[in-house]
This record gives sequence, C-alpha cells and structure tokens, in this order.
Amino acid sequence: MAKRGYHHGNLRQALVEAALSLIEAKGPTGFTLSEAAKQAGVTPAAVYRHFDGRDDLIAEAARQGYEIFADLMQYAYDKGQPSALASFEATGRAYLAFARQHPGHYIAMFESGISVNRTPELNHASARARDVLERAAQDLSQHIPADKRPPAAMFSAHVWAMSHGVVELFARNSPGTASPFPPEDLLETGIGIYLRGLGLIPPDE
Amino acid sequence: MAKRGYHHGNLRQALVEAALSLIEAKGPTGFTLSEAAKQAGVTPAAVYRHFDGRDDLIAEAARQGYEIFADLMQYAYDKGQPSALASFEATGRAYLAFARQHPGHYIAMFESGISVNRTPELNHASARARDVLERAAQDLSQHIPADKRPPAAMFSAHVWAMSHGVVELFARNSPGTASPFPPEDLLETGIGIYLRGLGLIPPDE
DNA sequence: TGTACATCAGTGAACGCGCGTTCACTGATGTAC
DNA sequence: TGTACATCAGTGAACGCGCGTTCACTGATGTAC
Repeated sequence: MAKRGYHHGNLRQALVEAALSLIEAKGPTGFTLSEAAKQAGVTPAAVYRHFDGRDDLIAEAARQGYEIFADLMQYAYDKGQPSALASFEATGRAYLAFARQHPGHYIAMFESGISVNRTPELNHASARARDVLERAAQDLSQHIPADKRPPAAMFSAHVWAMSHGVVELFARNSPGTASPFPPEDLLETGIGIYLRGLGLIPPDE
Repeated sequence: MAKRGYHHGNLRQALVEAALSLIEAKGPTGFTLSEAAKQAGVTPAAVYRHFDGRDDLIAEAARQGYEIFADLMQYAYDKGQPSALASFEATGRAYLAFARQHPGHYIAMFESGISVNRTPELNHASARARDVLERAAQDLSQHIPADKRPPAAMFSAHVWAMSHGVVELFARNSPGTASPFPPEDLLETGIGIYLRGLGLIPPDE
C-alpha cells in the first residue's frame, strides 16, 4: 500500500482518481464532489484540505490529462522521426489512442466545460500538446513547394479537427449510433486522403 | 401576440424556446426546468401539462433542432444540384452554418448528452440529416474510378467528422482558445484538400 | 526508552439552496341549452 | 341573449433529496526533550 504519510496517506491523488472514474462512468454532469469523497473513503469536508472545491478538483484531473496527452504526442512524434510524414501520422493516431485509453481524462479535458485558461498550469500543458502537433505540421510543410504551401498551423488544425470529430462522433457513444467503421480505420484513411490532397503521398498506392 | 387558446396560449412552444435560450446562454448543465418555466412566466408545475419532465423538454428541443438541420442539409444538397461536387461541398458548409445560427439547438443535439435513440421521432430526424450527406457522398463517388473508390459511407463520415471537429474546437469557445483561422475558411480549405486527395479536384488550382 | 507536546488530516454535524416532482385546487375559457 | 355547466391549463404549497460548503472538533502521527 502507498500509505505514506499518516491518516489516509495520499488522499489528494486518490480523490483525483476517484473523480476520473466517476467522470468516466457517469459523464461530466454525473460527477459530484461528495461522491468522489465517498469513493475515496472520506468525508466530503476532507476534500477541502486538498482542493478549493469541486471545480478545482476537475481542473486538476484535466491538468493531469493534458500532461499525459502532451507526453503521448511527444512520444509519437519522436518515434516517427526522422520521417516528417511518419511523425505527423503518428501524432494523429496518438489523439485517438489517448481518448481510448484515458476516457476519464479525455472527458475532463474536452467535455466537462472547464476552460483551459482556468490556470496557467492547465494552459501550459495544453499548449505543450498543441505545439507538438504544430511542429509535426511544420516539418511536413517543408516537403510542399513553398508557393503552394498552406500555413502549417492550418493543416495541423485540420488534422486536429478530424481527429476530434472522429473521437466525438464515432469512438464515444455520444449520439447513440454505432460507428459504421472502426474509428481507427476512419481516422487512418481520412488522414491518408487528406495528405494525398496535399501532394505528400503519391496519388496511387 | 400569438395568444391563441386560453390562459397562456402556446406554452409548449414557449417552453421549448425558453429552454433553447437557456441552453445557449448557460450550457447544457446550466439548464433547469424551473428556470425555463420562470422564463416562460409560468410555475414549474405547469411544465408537466406539456412534458414528461426535464429530459423530455430537452429531447423536444433537440428534435426540433434535427428537423431544422435535416431541412438545411436537404436545401443545401438541392441547391448544389446537378453538380455532385457542389452538393457535397454545400452540405459540409451547411453543418457549420447550422451550428452558428442555432447554437441552442446545436448544444441540445450534440452536447447535452441526450441519446438520439431516446424516441423514434428523434432518431428519424437525425437519420434524415445523415441520409442527405450520405446521398451527396454517393453521388460524388460515381466520379471516382470504381476500383479505387472508397465506400461512400466512409467519406461522408470523414466530412462529418471534420465538420464536427471544426465546430467543436474552433467555432465554439469550448477549450477557451481563440481560433487561429475563421472556422469557415478552415472547413472550406480542409474539405478542399480532402477532395483533392480523392482525385475529385485537379491537383493544381 | 518514555513522556509531553505540536501538528494537521480527516470528522461529523449542520447550513441554506435549488432542484425535479406531486397534488389538490382554482378560475378563465368554451359550450350547451 | 343569458345562465349553468364542463373542461383543463396553470397555481401554490409542499415534499424529499443531494448538493457544495462551513466550522469547531478530534485523535493519529511525528518530534523534542
């Protein structure tokens, strides 16, 4: 057991984890501070030893999510190197993989309604993730003739949007309908076609 | 005034409209039945003359949204005819236009967490919208050589995902950050590059 | 090793609040004669 | 045209609930002597 310290031990992190599992199970609306406290085996009032309140707890869960997310993006980027194309494709895949593996974090980050500008730490972590994708886009844009090159920030936004859309519409059961294709395939082919449109993949395969 | 009938007149629709404006102003979480009743100038209990409860009211708001949405998609499709390409592009644009013009409906439909399978009417209306986009994709796929043609449902899903992602990430202030480009441009160029990747637009412009 | 003390994480009771929902009712309207 | 009645949309009071938050407290732990 990680019961270092006295009394509970590591209540702060236990509360974050309880919050994550509740958010994952019942959606951002279903989460309550009282229930998170209960799940951690503690009185609601105890939460206030570690957090300013309900929203602060969610924000911390989101922050940890952004850290993991940024690390994942960075790792994917590095793994794709030195190929700009491989790096770019890997970061797209990392988005979906993150949503799959960390649904609680994902919801806290993108569906709980908390703003990324809430705290500097939150902002910093999310910027880190965004920067990795933009760097990958930047690398890639070197391979497009300068005169017909769209801004890197633009096609990083395109891929970000397609990834987000695939996750929201087809990888989570939001609109109730089942996905017509495996989300991974959908994203893979979608990005493939898009990159072909940029002239970065030969038209025939 | 539309005070037909006696007493309030058209309370049912007034409640839907109150719900929409509250959802738009305060998010799906901020909406409460009591406040909607208050805004319509009526006691909370009066709501139960017209709806089964809170969720039923949101569902009706979403249903009306899907009807408007499907009509808009159909109109866009028709306007693009007889060009398959024009029809397809127009439906993509219609998605964003809808989110812009009917934010309350949009949130009720896509962010309130109510399932499309909640009622047959809701399901029917959403299927109508999806069908228009898929028909547009089907038309378009005729212009791709049969041997290298991806399933129409797949690239309708791609465009749906990109549209949804652009709206969520850049047209609404969800993650707090401002958009790097006007969402309309982002979607326009994104779909353009994608269609080029499909070989439906000449590589040089 | 043993005792006295300081620390502070977590307790437990209480609060005010607004929620969704119920119920018997009331009174404005439409209708029958 | 006038009166008696039926309808039923909306009222107002009440409910039980769980929420987030506060507060004085307690008691397990670490530390000093």
